[in-house]
Amino acid sequence: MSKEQINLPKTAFSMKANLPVKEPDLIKYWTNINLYKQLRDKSKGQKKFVLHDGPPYANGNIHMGTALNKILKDIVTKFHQMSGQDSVYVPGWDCHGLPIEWKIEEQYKKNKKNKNDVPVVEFRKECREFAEKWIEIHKDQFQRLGVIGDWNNYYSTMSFDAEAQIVRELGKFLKEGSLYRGYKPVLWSTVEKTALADAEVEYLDHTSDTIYTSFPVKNSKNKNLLECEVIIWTTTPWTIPANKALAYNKSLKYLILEVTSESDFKNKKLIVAKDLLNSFVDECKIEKFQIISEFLGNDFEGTICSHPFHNLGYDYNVPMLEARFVTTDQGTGIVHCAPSHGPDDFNLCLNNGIKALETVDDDGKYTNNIPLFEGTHIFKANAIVIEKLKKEKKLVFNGKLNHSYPHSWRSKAPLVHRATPQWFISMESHGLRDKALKAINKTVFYPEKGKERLKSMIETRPDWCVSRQRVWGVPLPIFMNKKDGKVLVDDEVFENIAKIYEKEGSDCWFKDDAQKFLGKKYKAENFTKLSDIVEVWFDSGSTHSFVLETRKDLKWPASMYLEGSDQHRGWFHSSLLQSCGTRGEAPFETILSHGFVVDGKGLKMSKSLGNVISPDDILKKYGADILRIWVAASNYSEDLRIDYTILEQHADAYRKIRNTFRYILGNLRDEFSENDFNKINYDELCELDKLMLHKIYLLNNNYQKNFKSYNFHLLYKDLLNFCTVDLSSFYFDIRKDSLYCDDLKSKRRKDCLQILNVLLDCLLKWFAPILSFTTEEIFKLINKKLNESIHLEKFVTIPENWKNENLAKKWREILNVREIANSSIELKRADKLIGSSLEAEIIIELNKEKYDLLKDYDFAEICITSNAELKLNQDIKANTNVITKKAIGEKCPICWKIFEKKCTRHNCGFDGKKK
RNA sequence: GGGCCGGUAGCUCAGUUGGUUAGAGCACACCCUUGAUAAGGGUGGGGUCGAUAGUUCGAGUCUAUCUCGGCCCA
Repeated sequence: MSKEQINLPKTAFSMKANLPVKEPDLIKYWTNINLYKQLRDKSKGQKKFVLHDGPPYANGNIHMGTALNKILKDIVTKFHQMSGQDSVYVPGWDCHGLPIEWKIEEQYKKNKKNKNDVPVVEFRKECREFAEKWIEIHKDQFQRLGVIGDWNNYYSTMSFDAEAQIVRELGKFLKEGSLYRGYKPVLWSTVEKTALADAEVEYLDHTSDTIYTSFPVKNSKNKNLLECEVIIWTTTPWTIPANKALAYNKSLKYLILEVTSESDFKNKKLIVAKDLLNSFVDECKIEKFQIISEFLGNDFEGTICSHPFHNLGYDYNVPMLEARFVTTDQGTGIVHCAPSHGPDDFNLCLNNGIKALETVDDDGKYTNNIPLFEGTHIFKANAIVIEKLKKEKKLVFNGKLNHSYPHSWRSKAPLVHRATPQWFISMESHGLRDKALKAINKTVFYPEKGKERLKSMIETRPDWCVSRQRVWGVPLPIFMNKKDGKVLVDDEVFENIAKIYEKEGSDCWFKDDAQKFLGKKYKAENFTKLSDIVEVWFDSGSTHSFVLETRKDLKWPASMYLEGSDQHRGWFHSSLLQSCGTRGEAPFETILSHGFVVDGKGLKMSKSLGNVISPDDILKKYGADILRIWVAASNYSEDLRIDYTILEQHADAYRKIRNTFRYILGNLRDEFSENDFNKINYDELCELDKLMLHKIYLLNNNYQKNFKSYNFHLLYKDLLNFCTVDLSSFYFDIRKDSLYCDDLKSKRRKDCLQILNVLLDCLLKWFAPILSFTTEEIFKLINKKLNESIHLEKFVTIPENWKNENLAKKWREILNVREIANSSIELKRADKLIGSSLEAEIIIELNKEKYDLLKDYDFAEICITSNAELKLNQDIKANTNVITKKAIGEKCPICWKIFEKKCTRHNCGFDGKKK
């Protein structure tokens, strides 16, 4: 018999995907048909869904984390678009900041160029060009992932309008009064008279003066501590005049010891950590002493000391504060804190309401905030401090220490931490913390745990330092009155600056005369123009104002911010504060945060471990759709594992999905006819087809539910299981017989084709947000119209009447019989009695209840056997029993069933008895 | 070091308010098929739920400690 008598599937849809080759062509297609514009035109007037892009830094190739983020954004955007909204995605880039400055300086180093010889504007131009270059590269890399967005009209934090708006936003804080001038320690070179960034610091050996000095306890809840002196150790004696507090560790053990040998401290009681007692008495040469008592750091709570220079006018309180950074590595277990001269000191003091002061000027000389020492250079002060301590009988010991110490990479001069004037946004003065916390409560978080995370950070964070002493950024638009040091707050001036930036960018701040910005109202000679720039988190925290508010195609607040969980301290945080400070509300309605990409074992990717996989590796080997499956299938609320075995697994799943489509397309001969689901004559369908419609109904319900809660991994698993379990191994397997062997006019076959049409329609749309490329490939195959795209389609609506629980319940029984039959067939197969299930005939014994329920079903069709007989048998143990026999007769050359007499199908008129 | 989050078959994930022998798909093994064919079908093996201790009649689920990992901070 020839194969022409049967209807075998035929399709142009290849089994082999070849995604790395095909996908770039589809991207070109989307560009050519201007898909983004079509999407906007088509959904004009629909409710907007705005996923506001958190701008990646325009520097370096993308990694797995970026790819994950962009794909997730694209999936979310496409879901909302297909559910009937105008889902707008405008990508953006973060451009200012230190990393780019470094890159340019590195190039200078290579070319033996000195940054200081280059005009600021020239330097900034190079930074701008560097960022521009990376934006172009990123654009290609992101589009390669299948991300649809407004790539031609992206936003960047360095565009002129962005720079202008950032000035306006800062103006709001200045006007309100919550932006204030304070002090914060930075690494400072007194030789170059400049602040240095971490990357500009070299650690070299340096010999420092060391001192052990005492702070007498002035007051304490713990009576034992009265009359004692707390001992500290430091390698920077010159910071003692700037001391404001002492730090202890609440979980360390401390001792009170009484010195009995001859010295300034004879008969005095000293306090040091128990673990450091030996090193302390050895180094300080305390020969005789007695231990009075031992206590836990906790007992320091509320203790106040007096300054060793108390009698010289330093008569303020020195509180003891609890700090985790206090260890027993060195010193005495109590650390002297000068908030103006150390980051730990600064943070601890700030959290306890002690602000840093300007203690040292640009040249390294004490200011008038430091009594007795004003005008003295700090590097000459150690000897004076030591002498005065000795005189005050507060010096236990002084010595030298050779240790690694920060130096300037240029001048090699030792650096100091020095409090410099900085600009802060107050968390309290205008209720910013409160507003932010309230806004968090109104925000919906996916996953929910993000809410607590952000909240606890906002609750405890100190004031926001928004100034930086760098050049690649938006200049702080601040003028200070030379007479009284007051900040100029005038809307007209801010607006004037903004208008100028809109026209020519912010470079002019560094080269043009101050009068240009002040306008006619003020005289430049009366004001000092600041040269600080704005911290980059303020830039990106302001994107909502220069992107969401400004663009007509967007809306404020955004429907969603979607970033990695590190952004709770980053962009979610800064955007929230910026927006609450200026608008009193969050710039987002929902926040979706995702975990980090780790290797197959759950370890973070690093060059040294050699477990790094780049998106490019995956695109070359598998294609973007496999990467997109990985994103969809992973639970993003935790860390996402990836390695080649995991990808291989997803590639296998992809093949299964692809073959599901191929089966449908082949049987439809690539002829898709769009159905109006409501016009399908449901009542005329057989139960098997109705069951499939019921399953489609259920799946669609779950799909909608999981999409609305952003549980993509559950949604994807449902789809994959549907393809594998319900289609491939069940419906498709059973219906092969009808599709291949039934007359083309047969109702059963035509109904099946209708179901296949429905399935193709549903599956294409369900999968489109995830398998953006493959669904488009299929859509182009079956859709003859030009310039169309699956991504312009909407999700299917499933008629309510497809739901049929009674039918499903009955078919659960049928499937149960099918399973038992399969087990029975398998036994005979193992005995080599039969091969294919069509070589079997089965006898199904049922109890009364089951028999009555199932007696009218054709189990030969359902179990794909040549014959099936139902028998009532009340004596069987279980309610169902299946007996498998080898079917007797001849195999019909067309339908391959075995008949004793005659194949009953009219187009298969084979008399089994004839040869 | 601190805060937060997490650890269920080789892999990706389910597992309701604590309640039968802990589930699914993939992968694996064996078999069948050769009319979805670098495809398709069937059957089967596989988990002391990170560890320990506790609460309870009963713990993957609750509590404590530890351990491993991640993010943030220091």
